[in-house]
Amino acid sequence: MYTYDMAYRTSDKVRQKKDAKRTAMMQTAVQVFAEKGYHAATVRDIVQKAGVAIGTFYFYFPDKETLFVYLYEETGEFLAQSLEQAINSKELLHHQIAAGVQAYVNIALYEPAVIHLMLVGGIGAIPSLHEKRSIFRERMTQMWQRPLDFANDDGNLPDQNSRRSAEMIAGACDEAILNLLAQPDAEASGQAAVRDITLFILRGLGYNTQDKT
Amino acid sequence: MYTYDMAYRTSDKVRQKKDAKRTAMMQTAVQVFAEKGYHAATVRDIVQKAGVAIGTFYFYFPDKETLFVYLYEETGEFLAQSLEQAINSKELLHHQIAAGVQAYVNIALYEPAVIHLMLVGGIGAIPSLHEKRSIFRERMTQMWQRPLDFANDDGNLPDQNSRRSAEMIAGACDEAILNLLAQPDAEASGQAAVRDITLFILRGLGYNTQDKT
Amino acid sequence: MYTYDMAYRTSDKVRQKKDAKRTAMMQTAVQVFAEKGYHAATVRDIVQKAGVAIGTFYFYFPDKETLFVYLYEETGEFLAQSLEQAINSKELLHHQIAAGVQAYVNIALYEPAVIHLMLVGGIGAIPSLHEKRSIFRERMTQMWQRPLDFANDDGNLPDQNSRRSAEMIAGACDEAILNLLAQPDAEASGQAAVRDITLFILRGLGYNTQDKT
Amino acid sequence: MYTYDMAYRTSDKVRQKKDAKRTAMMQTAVQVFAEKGYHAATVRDIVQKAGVAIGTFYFYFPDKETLFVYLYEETGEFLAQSLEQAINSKELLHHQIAAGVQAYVNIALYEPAVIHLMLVGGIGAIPSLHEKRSIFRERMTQMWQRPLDFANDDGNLPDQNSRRSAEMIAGACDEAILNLLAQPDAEASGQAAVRDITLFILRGLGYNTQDKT
DNA sequence: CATGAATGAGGGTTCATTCAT
DNA sequence: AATGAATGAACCCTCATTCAT
Repeated sequence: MYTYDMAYRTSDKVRQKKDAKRTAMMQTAVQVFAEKGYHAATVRDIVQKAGVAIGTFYFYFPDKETLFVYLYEETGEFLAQSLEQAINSKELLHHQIAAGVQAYVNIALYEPAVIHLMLVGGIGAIPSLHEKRSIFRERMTQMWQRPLDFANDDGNLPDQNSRRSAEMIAGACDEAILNLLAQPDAEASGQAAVRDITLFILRGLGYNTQDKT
Repeated sequence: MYTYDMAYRTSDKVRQKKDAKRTAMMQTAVQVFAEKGYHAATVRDIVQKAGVAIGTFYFYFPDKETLFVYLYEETGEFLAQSLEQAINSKELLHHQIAAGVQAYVNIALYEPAVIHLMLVGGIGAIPSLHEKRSIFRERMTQMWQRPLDFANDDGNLPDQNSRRSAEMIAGACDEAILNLLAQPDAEASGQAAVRDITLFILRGLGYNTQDKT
Repeated sequence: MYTYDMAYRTSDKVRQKKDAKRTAMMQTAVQVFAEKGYHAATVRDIVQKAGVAIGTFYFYFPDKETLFVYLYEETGEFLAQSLEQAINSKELLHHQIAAGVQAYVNIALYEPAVIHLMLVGGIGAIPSLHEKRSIFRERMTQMWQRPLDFANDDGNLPDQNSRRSAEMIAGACDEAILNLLAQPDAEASGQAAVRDITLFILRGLGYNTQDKT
Repeated sequence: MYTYDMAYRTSDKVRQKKDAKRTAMMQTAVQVFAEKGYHAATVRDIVQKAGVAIGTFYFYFPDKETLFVYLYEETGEFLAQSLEQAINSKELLHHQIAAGVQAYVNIALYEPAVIHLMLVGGIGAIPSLHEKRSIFRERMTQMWQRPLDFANDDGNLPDQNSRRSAEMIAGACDEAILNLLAQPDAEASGQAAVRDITLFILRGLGYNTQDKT
C-alpha cells in the first residue's frame, strides 16, 4: 500500500485528521481516474464516491488537473520504487528479473487501479502530462536496463542493445499484466504469469539460466 | 441545353472531390485524435486544422464519436492487416516475426499517427470504445500467437504458454516502437530497431535460429 | 382547391412551368409546416418531400420565414374567402350559418393541412406572425359577426353582444373541426358534425328556427 | 463549534430559498414559453429574464424539454382542476356553466400566462407534447360534457350530441377569453364576458333557464 | 435553372470552479 | 472546515442560407 502526502501547512493532530481525509479522497480519485480516464472522470464523480461536497474537493486540492498530475506522479513513484526495491534486493540477473516481475504482478493484483492509472487512465489527457508520462516510461525503462548493464559487464549476456531490451521488457510486462487483470480469475493465474513473463524475458535477453543458482 | 446536365455532368468530378475532401478531413482527424486523444480533441480543432468551417465537419460525418470509432476501427484494421499480411507471407517463424516487426516499424515511420491513435489516442474515452480496443488488442495478440502455435506443432519451440508469449510480443513491440518514434532520428534507427526487436522476440520464444535458414 | 401566386418577374410559358414547380413546392411546404409547425419543419424537410435540391428552394423563395408568412396569409385568405362566399351566398341567418359551417367542414375534410396550418402550425413561431394571426382571427370573427348584425337589425335575434357571439362561433367551430379531424372516420361524421355545429350555434344565438324556412 | 453545524443549521433556510428560486424560475419560464412558444424560447431567454446564469437553469432543471412538458402538465392540471372545482361546486347546469366560465375568466385575468401557455405556447413543438396536448383538450372537453350528460339524464336538455356540444363550449370559451385578453381593458370587461359566454352556451345547449332558480 | 457543398451563427448542455453561508 | 448554489466558458451539434459549378 501507499499513501499520498501533498504539501500542507497545518499542524498538530488536526493535520492527521486532515491528512486522513485528504488521503481518502486521493484514493477515491485514483479509483475514479483509473476507471474512467482523466476527462470522463468529473470532479462530481470523485466527490460523490468520496461522500463529500464539491467544495471540499477544492479545499483540499487546487484543481482537477493539478490533482491528477500529482496523483500520476505519486502513483508512478510508488510503482517504480516498488519494482526498483524488488530488483535491487537481488544480486543475480534472473533473480532480479523475477523479483521485479513478481512485484509488478503483486501490485497489479492488489492495487489494480495503480496499473490502470499509469497505463491507460492518463493518456491523451493534459498536455502537461505528456512530459510526466515520458519521465515515468523512461524511469521504468532504466529500471530494467540497469541490471542488464551490470550483467553485461560481467559477461553474462550476449551482445545486445540493452536500452532496447529494457524497453521491450517494460512493454512486455505491461501488456501481459493488463491481460492478466482482464481475466476474471486474475489472482489464480498470478504465479503462472510471473513464471511465464520472467522466463520469456530471460530467454529474450539470452541469459543462460542453466549454470546459475 | 447544357445547364440541366451541368449538375450531373460535373457530379462525377464533384463526387471525387468530395471523397478526396472527406479523406483529407479524416486524415486530419486522425492526426488530431492521435495527438490529443478523443476528449481533448475538439471538433473545432479538427476543422481548424483542416481549414474548413465547423458545419463542413457535420456535412461529412454524423458526429464526433461515430467518426472516432470509425477511424479507430479502420486504422486498427489497416494496422492489423498490414502485419498479418507480412507475417503470412513467410513460412518460417523467424521470417514471420521479422516480417511482422518490419511491417510494424515501417508503418510507425511512415504513418506515426496510426500508431499514436491505436496506442494512446483512444484510451479512457468513450465507453463503446473499450470494447473496440479490447477487440483490437485481442486481434494483435492472436496475430502473433498463430505463428507460435504453428511452430510449436512442428516442435520448433520449447514448451510455453503461447498466448502469454504473444501478449508479451505485442507489448514489447508497442513499447519499442513508441520509443523509436520518440527519437528525433527515428528513421535512421529503424533497421537497427527491427533487428533488435526481432532477435529479442526470437530468443524470448526460445527459438533456435542457428540451424535454420 | 387553391393555388399560390407569389410575385414573379419572368414571363411566357416558362412562367407556367416555373409556376407549376413553385406551386408544387408551396403545397409541399404547407403540408410540412402544418404537420410539424414552423420551427420543427426544416427547409430540408420541405425540399426532400418536394424532391428538389435545397438550392432550388432559395431560387423560388427568399427565405423560410417569408415563405411561411406568405403561406399563412394565402391559406388564411383562401379559408376566409371560402367561408365568406358560402355565407354570402345565402340570405337567411340559419342558411348562412349552415353554409359557412358546411364550407368549413368541407375544407377540413378535403384539405386538412389548411386547417392545421392556420390553427396549430404557426403559433408561437415568428414575431411577425403574431400580427398576421390577429388579422386572420379578426377576419374570421367579423365574418361570423356580419350576418348576426344583419339578423339583429331585422329583429331576428335576442339582444346580445354580437361581437362576442361571433368570437364564440369561431372558436366553437375550430374546436369541433379539430376534433372531427382527429377521428379516424372523419369523413363519415362530416354531415353529422355540420348539423350539430349549426344547431348549437343557432340555438346559442337564440335564433328561432321554427317559424323560418 | 458553530462552523460544522452552520451548513446544516442554515440548510432549512437555504432549501426554502432554493425552492423559492426554483418556483420563481418556473414562473419566468412559463412567461417566456407562453410568449414565444417552445422553440422560439431559448434557455438563454429564460435565464436572462430570471437574472441568473445559464448554468443555474441546469442546476434546477434537467433540460428544456423536460421542464416544458412539466410546466405544461402542471399548468394544465391547475387550469383543469380550477374549472372542475368550480363546476362541481354547483348543482344546476346553468350554475355549473356560469361557475366554470367565471373561473376560466378569473384565471385568464389573474394569470394570463397560464392561458397562453396552454392555448398557444406549446403547439407544433415537441412530439411528446402532442399527446399531452390531446390529453389536456380531452380533459377540458369531458369536463364540460359531464354536467351536460347529467342534465340530459334529468330531461333538462333537448336531444343532442353532448360530446360535440362540449367541444364547442371548450372552443368557444378559449376564443372568447383569448379575445378578452387581447383587449387593453380586459379586467373591466370580465363580468360582461362571463355573462355573454354563459348565456351563449346555455342557449346553445337549449337549456331553458326560465323556470329554474 | 438546378444542384449540393460549404458556411457559421446560435442553440442546448456540461462541468470545472468560486464563494457566501 | 464544509457545504452546495451559482457561474460561465466551452463543447457538440443543427440548420438557414450562400454560391461556385
